[in-house]
Amino acid sequence: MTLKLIKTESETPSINSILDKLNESQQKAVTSIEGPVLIIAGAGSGKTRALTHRIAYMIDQGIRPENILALTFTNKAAEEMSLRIASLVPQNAVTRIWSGTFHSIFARILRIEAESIGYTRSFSIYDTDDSSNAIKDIIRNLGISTQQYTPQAIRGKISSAKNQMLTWDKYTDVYTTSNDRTIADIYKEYEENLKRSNAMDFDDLLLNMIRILRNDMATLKKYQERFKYLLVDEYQDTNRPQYLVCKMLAEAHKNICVVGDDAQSIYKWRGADIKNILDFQKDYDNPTIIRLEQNYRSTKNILSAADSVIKNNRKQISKDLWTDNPDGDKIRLVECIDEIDEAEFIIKTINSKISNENISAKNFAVLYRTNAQSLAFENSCRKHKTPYIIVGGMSFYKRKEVKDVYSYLKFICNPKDNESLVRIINEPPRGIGQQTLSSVRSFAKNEKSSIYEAFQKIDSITDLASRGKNSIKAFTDFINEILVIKSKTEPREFATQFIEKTGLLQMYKEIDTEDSIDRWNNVQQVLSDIATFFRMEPDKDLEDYLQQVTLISDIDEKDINRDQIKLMTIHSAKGLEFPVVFIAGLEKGLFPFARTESIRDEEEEERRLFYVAITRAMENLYLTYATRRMRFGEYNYQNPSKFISEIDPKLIDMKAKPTQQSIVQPRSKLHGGNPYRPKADNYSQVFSDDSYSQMPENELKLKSGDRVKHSVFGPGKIESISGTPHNLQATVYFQTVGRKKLMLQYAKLEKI
DNA sequence: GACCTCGGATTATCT
DNA sequence: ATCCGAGGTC
Repeated sequence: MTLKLIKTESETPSINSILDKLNESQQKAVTSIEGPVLIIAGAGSGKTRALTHRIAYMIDQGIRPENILALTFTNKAAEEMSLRIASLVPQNAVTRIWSGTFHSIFARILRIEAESIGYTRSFSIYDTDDSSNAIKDIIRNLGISTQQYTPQAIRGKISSAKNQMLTWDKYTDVYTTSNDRTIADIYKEYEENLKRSNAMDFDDLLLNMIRILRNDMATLKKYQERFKYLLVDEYQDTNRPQYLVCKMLAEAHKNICVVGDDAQSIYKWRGADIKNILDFQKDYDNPTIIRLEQNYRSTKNILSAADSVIKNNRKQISKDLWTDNPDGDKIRLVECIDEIDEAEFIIKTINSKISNENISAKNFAVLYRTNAQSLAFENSCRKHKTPYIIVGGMSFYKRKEVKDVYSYLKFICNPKDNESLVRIINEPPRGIGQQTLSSVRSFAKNEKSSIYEAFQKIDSITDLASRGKNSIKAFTDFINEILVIKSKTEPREFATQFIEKTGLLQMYKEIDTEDSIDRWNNVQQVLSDIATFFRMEPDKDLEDYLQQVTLISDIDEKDINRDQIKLMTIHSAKGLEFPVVFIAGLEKGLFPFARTESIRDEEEEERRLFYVAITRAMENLYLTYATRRMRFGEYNYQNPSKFISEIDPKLIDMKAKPTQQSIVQPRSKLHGGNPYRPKADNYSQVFSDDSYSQMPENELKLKSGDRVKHSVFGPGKIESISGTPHNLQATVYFQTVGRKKLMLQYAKLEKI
């Protein structure tokens, strides 16, 4: 090893200069190629840099690119990685490296190996919606009311069972109520349903990968030999199936390098097990352990703030993250009236920095806890003509017409795909409605076949009106015609022709409302997206394209480097950095997210999430919260997040917003018992629909958490306050009568 | 079967 | 506020 290193350094100046730019630990991370390696990498410690340089170094050492498998967790991380590898390694090598998310790499392998587990290589991947729809149908067929069991909730339970590798027949061993027995039944049906549809859901991509590797030794050996060198990013976020695949693949050569930071583990809810990183030393003999503790990203103030927050977690590996960077500005904490005011403040602040301080838009990121929060920012950006991009939001793909186009394509690739078929069969209307479809469905279920297979035997379905039969025959004729075209047309050309023939575009054109013009445009956009894909990847087929679309959620991904501000959830922001970061919505109930407060482990995960958010910032960090926020069409009044108070007060600068004259709240008031009383400011007068300043003062003297007394119900505790400013309601928990929702105007609650 | 209206439930986070 | 399903009418 050492000899090799010296030789390389003298011969290839490029590697030499690359190593020169790295600190000692990073160099060690780059050059420790053989055997198990554990890299504990603090936030901003140049982890991606070390990983990518490591790959460049490996290739320089003569390791063949196709023997390298680099796995990441999210698409964002995968993309960042590929981009940076590309700048270090010759192009012909880059494309030979296997690098991507667990799901996309596994899907790629599964296409090759599909037949050995009873799938065809054209299997569909069901996204969350497809799964929920399939489950909804199952629930209906089992005659269970959808009230008690929402499809989405069940999908979640089944998914987490799968993440724990709990099969349907073992489900009731762990979960034992009668509800759970019903869930197990649905789970079973769901699995059969997927099988019949030649489809896998997201979790199956991981589980089936395990099946393939366990299936026979030859296959396992094949992939062990192909992937002689494994790199796993964000190892703290791997769940059980992901962990097992890594273990199996690394078994032969033990060349596995994992990188992680326990403080940034934020996917426990998806089955991630922090033990995987903590137990690495048990799993692999005598690993090289490297700690990256110098932070290159953030100012001292930002790093200290992050540190003061994460200190409140009990469970963690102790780490000494330090930086040579300057102190920098204090952290700005800003109170806003509502989500509109918050968005206006943030976007206006960004705009003024863009024009006055000459910082370009791409340097700004607005981070939030939930996707729903993006709307207000989007509106403000549009209003002020600020270029923006919502990263990772599914908005485009969730549109009906877009999903329909993909369903058409998915169906034609995999005619067994029931969910796609159901979506498109009557879109545009073909006279095949619920009635017709449900008799075919039950026929198909009896035959243990897919719906489309049942279409082939349409004449044997007795309880079907001839009108329905004729419509179905017309549809199968249409599909057969399309299948012929597919076999002799290039994918790109085929997609365009096919969608043209479906009549979707025609339908939108004929309707000719503003809405349908949008839809028409969106379909066109999908078609041009397809064209772009095949221009870039001429050797791939439609299945490859659809797989990519299903596993990547953002069509604007390619625009990520444009000069525009970034709006995203904190989960999406993981692994990224920005000069100026805004963390919005720091309110109780929102962040930390409701429900999690009472559960210590979950609260710790929320805190790690806040830690991740803070450490995205390089130079400036803004924290904002709103005193009321629209939810379910009603305002909710909340106190600031407890996380704010965990930041060392010395690091915080709480000022009024630029146009506000009078609010400078001392920190002590933030979490004290004083009722908070906001004042009107220019933002609210201009942008809020109802003027907050006119709110009768006395109604806000109460807030959630207060103990109150009611003339009839006696003492109680306010759980939440909601409603419109002129019609406020409090949800109060009384010892005598339990939970009551009262109108403050009339209830005459007395504070005690 | 298509279209309408009404009522209820719904909101984490990613693949 | 908005999306979805149920139930009614044409």
